[in-house]
Amino acid sequence: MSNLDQIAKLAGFSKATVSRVLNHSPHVNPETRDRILAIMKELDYAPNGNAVSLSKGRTLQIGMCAEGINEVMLPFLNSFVETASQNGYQTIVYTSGGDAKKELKAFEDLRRKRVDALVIITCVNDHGLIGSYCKYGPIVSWQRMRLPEILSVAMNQYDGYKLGVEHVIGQGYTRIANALGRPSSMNTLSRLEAYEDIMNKHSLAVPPGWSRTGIYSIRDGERLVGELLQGAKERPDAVLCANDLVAAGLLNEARRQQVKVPEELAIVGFDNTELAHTLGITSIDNPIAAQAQNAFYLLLGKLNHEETVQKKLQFRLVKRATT
Amino acid sequence: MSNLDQIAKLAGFSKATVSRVLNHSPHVNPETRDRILAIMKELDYAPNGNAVSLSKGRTLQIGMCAEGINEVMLPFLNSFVETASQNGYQTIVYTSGGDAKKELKAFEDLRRKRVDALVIITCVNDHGLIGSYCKYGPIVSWQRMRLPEILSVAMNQYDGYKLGVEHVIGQGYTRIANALGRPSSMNTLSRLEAYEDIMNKHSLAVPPGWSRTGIYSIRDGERLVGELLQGAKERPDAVLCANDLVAAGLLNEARRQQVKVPEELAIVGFDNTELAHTLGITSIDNPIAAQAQNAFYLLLGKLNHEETVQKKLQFRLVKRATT
DNA sequence: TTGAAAGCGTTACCAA
DNA sequence: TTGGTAACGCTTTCAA
Repeated sequence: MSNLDQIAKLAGFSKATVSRVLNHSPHVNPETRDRILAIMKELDYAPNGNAVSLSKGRTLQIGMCAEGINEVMLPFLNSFVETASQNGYQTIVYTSGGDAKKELKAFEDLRRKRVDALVIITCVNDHGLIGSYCKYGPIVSWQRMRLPEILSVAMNQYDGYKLGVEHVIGQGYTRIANALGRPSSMNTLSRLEAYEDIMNKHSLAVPPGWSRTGIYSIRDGERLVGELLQGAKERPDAVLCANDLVAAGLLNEARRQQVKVPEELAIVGFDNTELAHTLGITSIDNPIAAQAQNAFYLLLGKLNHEETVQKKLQFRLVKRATT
Repeated sequence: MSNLDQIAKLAGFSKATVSRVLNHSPHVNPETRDRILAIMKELDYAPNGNAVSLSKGRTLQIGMCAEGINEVMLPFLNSFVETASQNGYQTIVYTSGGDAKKELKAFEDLRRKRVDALVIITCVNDHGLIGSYCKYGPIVSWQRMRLPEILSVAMNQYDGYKLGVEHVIGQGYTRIANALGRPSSMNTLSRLEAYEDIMNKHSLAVPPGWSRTGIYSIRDGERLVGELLQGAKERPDAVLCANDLVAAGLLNEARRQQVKVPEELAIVGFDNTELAHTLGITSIDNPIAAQAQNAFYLLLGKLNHEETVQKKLQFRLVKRATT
């Protein structure tokens, strides 16, 4: 492997000049440039990325922290990676599997300057601890955080959930249950708040057993059918789901058990993923890819000490066959 | 931010000794170590990752190259990231959106020593060009390549597809069509070969119009229904799909058009993803997560100049409601 | 337009 | 067990 020194010697110029060529400095004689470029090509030269990063003090790498990547996050990941790449940044994926210690690797890598910034999709560590890493570099989050230092690009779920609750009520359903995600996450709290507000507004009952939390996956959705529809008497006639995966599981298992959807049970998903489209599930459209872009540009702005204008985004309900 | 020099000065030792503490060298006096560790803690010291990488000549980063991440690749990505992380490696995701120039970024980063190795999920560049990057570091591929230098951890699709064809024939279907992926990929060729071999063995007809290629997504699958079932007379009674997404689209649209599955049309997916399970699609189980592990350990072996033992893997057909 | 030299923050070899 | 010092490969002043 050749390096700057060799190129410089062979070309008969100094390392400084070679470096200028590399960085497209205008203060280089065109002939000099050509000569140096020719020698670079001849020696199959490529600048060492680590040396550049060390010298410049920036890696052009951004870490992405998540428990694990699932279908719901996929548009976020793809959109973020794509946007970052367009701006010269690479994305490093850190998954923790829910292990707090492993998750800290991402934050430690920010501290060690392996990455210039961090985007959190989900995180399991204490928010206070996470916040203490803000001094090492910009951090933004998709998951909403309880920290003023860490901005979230997620939208206030209150508005989205409200759309869902009002929709099923408008369709004539009255016994509305919730399949929610992480028990004490802000998303869950906002959704619950929206639910209770709208239900109260319509003077509808809010039985405590009808708001389940900790429900994330297709399997969870499947299991839910048994749990929710147990009591033959007072059972819900509509379920709002944490995401489309849950809705898909619920729909599938309900059909298996001969529960008619949407006649006996309405199902509303969240995020409006491809899955919802395929299965014909009514879902609340969550502009995830756009949120990922917002996340990247927020980070880029902080890295470059510029103001960032966030794209304004909106929820939208897409009615399909399950309501 | 503090650095080695400051720690050394404050502790009253040399940089060399501080470095030894950092790297858990046994040749350090316990008292010295404690003193140095205490000062590190006090100054909130963390070694600079770039400096370490530059000095060691290794980044402990592996690049992952793909057009874009979809549901089918998800288990591969998650498993690879997880396995890499367990071994101290980070994963950088490079997506190209099918743009050959952008895809080269991943390979250029191998050349620039930003990553120590590369795993290809899919790649669109000419295989010859890709092969020329092998001299810069280990490369393995999921997608099978036409290059002896780049090993593939994918399994020979012949065996898997054969399972599918034999299964539908065993179920009594005789007019069997294919929805295949990338036209000239080795996967597609192997599958076609298996298809033709088994069909011939059973003396079944192989109409040319029944082997479509370039079919990848849910939408593609949906579109396929119209195309395949057009001719009211000689239409297929079974379709083997490129993956579960296609199968899902096909199933969904078939039902919409009142085509009875599996009575009038059998559908077989590929990969046996969660989606196949949810929708009850018969699918060929492809141990993707295990292939990702094989990929990582293959790379690790090459990086450490050790022999690697690959896990032996097998396809398996999972019968569900679509056949 | 060019060059010399001092960083950037480690590691690793050779002595002591 | 410790220290001195030369790598690692590039960028960035400051002068010329």
